[in-house]
Amino acid sequence: MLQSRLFTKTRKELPADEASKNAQLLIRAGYVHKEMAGAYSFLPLGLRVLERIKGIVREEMNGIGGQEIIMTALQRKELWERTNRWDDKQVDIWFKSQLKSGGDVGFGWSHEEPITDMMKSFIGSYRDLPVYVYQFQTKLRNELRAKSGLMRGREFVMKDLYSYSANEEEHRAFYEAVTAAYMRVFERIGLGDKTFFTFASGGAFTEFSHEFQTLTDAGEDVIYLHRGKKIAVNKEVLSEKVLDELGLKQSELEEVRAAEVGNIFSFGGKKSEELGLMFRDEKGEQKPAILGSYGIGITRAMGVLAELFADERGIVWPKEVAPYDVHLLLLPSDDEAVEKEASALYERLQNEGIHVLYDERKGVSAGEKFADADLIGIPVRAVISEKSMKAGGIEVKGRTEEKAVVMDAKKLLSLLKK
RNA sequence: CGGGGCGUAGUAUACCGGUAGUAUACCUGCUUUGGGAGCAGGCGGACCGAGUUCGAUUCUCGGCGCCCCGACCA
Repeated sequence: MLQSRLFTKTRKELPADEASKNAQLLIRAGYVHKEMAGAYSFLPLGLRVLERIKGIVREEMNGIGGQEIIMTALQRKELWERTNRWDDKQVDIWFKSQLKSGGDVGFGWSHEEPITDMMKSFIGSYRDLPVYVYQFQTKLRNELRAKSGLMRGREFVMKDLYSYSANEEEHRAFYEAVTAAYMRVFERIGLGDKTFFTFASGGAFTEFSHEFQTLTDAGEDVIYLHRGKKIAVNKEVLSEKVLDELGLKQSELEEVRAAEVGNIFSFGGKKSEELGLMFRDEKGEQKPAILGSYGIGITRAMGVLAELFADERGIVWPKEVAPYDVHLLLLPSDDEAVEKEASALYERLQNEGIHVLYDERKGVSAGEKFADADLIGIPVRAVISEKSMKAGGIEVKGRTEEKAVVMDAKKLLSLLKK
């Protein structure tokens, strides 16, 4: 991508209407645009990060047998009435509207009800089970108070996966497979070290649930962490009974703030019964499918990444989610050979399948290009200038490194392909 | 929803009961060119409504919006 064609601009000033670090950085660097409180548009750079996170999640979901779909955002009142979740007294974050032709519609804040209803069209026998379906969806939640930038929005992207199993064993096996896949996801996007499997409340509709909590002061949860065992207990459910069951001692636990980046629930057969998702087992008996529901907050994960991976100069994206592999900077020069060299390298890297943001902007000082590169936070910076050419190559520097190393294109390529 | 703070140019800010200054961004020209360059010129602004007042961007009330703390977070 030629940076001169990138319509977004970086900003020096902090936005006055944002206090959270993630929103400040992402706005200053041109990743997102705030539309209103709790609603952010994703700009070209931001979209690339989002798509990379989604790509990793997609691979892991497909890897455990998930099939991707997209449900509608519009939802029928009737389905949610059947499970007693339409009433604002039960669920207070509904966005609702009326059809011109009459009747109410809801905007999806979750999709258990419609997807379970839909699956009735496809599940009738134990032979049809298990089924694992997932989607990346924009969820709409009428939060009383949106806050912390991308961390708690009224509109956000979530990956939600639903499992339909014939019996508890089958369900439990998949639940564990999801747990492992989720840890791989967080590992791959760079949050592995700081993300912990956490015991939590299932709320009003499920008995138990687990969360994936990433340690950050920007999070809104307090968890009690056992670092040795790499597990935690959400403050919500902390009790002697729970600790006993988990074999944990209060004295070994650390109280820390964390952000919930993922959660997994077991609904049992209750929701299937309420919505009529029944199947015949081997003996011809009618049974409700066992439902599991598994979420990853895609946009929230992006916010957490910006919170965690940044320094005083800007963002420091983990390699796997960075919008580009390398930021190529052409510094100002009167010598045409310098630009030729840089453009040739740009072509060459692209031909090798490397994703390059090429800052070939004219009339932009070296200092400004450096500052922009630091703010945008692409992991590797490659500089071509009169000076680098005299030194015999390209000045290459990792985002967090202080000093650049001069190397030739071949070496740069092998470094980027690692 | 309770409490607190704040709405001035694209952005960030200042002052003021007598129509607003600065920085940055943007446009023009010249000079610069390795860590957000310099000079000169230019464009551009008081959230909405009501009230008080000779006069309101400024004071009062209401609305709307944004941020923070708390509550909530299936």
